Amino acid sequence: MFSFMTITRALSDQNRVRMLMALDRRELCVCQLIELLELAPSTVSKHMSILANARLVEGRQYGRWRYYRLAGEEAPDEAREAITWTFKSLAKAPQIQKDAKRLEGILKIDPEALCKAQK
Amino acid sequence: MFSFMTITRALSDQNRVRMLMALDRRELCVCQLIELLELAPSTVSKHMSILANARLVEGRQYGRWRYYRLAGEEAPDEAREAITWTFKSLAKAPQIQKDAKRLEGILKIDPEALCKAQK
DNA sequence: TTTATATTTCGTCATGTGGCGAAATGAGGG
DNA sequence: CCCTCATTTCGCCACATGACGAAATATAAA
Repeated sequence: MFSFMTITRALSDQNRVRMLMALDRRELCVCQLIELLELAPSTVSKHMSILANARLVEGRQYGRWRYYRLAGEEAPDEAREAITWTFKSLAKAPQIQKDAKRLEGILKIDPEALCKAQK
Repeated sequence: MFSFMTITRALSDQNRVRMLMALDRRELCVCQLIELLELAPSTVSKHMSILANARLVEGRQYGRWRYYRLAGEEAPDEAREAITWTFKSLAKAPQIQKDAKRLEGILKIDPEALCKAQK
C-alpha cells in the first residue's frame, strides 16, 4: 500500500502531472521542464525527485545536464499501470495539448542556449 | 484535467483509499466505515464527500442511514478506470486484507446496534 | 586546479489538508 | 408537532506541501 500511496500522492499535484505528460515519447532535461512550466529550478527539481521516488520517471546524467524520462520495463507494474491510466485519461486534456504544443518550440532551442537564457 | 486531479487528490489519502477498498462488492453505511477506520463521524463524512465528489463512490439514503457504494455504470470512464487500477494495485495489500477481515465482523452487527455502540 | 554552470539541498513562508468536537440538518417514530 | 438520532457542516488546530531564493554540490571546461 505504501508504494501505491507514493504514486497517488505524486500524481496529486497538477504541475507534476504536467511534467509527467511532457515526457511522452522523449526525455527532457530539467531546464526544458523549467521553461515549460515556468517554475523555479528548485521547484522543478523537487517535483521530479518526487516523481522519481514514485518510480514514475527515471533520470540520467549527461554531462552537466540531467535528463528525465518515463519509467520503463524495470519499473514496478503499479507505476507502469499508473502511467498508462494517466496518459489514457489526459491524452485530450487542453492543458496537456497546450504544453505539447509549447514543447515543440522549446525543443527547437539548444539546451545550452536555453539554460543561458534562463539567467 | 480538472476531474483527473480531483480523482488523484481523492486517492492521495490512505484513509480514503481504505474506505474505497472497503466498498468492494457491497455498500456500507457511514457508521460501519466509522467502526472500520476508527475515525470521528465528521472525518469519515468529509472523506466520503471527497470520494463522491470525484465520482468514485455514490451515496444513497435509506431511512436515517446513508449508504455508500462504488461508482457504477453512470460514472465517468476516468473514475471507473481509477477504481479498476486501485483495486488491481491493492488487492493483496496487507492493510486492505486486514480491513476486509475486520469488516466481516462488523457486518455481522446490526447497523442499529452499531450506531448505538458508537456513543 | 580553478572557474563556470546545471541541478539539488536547505531554510522559510504562505497555503492546503486531515483531524476533532460542537452545532446544524434531516429523516423517522411517538 | 416534538424528539431521537445518523449524518453533515462549521470552526479550529496541528501538520504537510508547494513555492521561492540562497547556498551547496557536481560536472565540464579552462
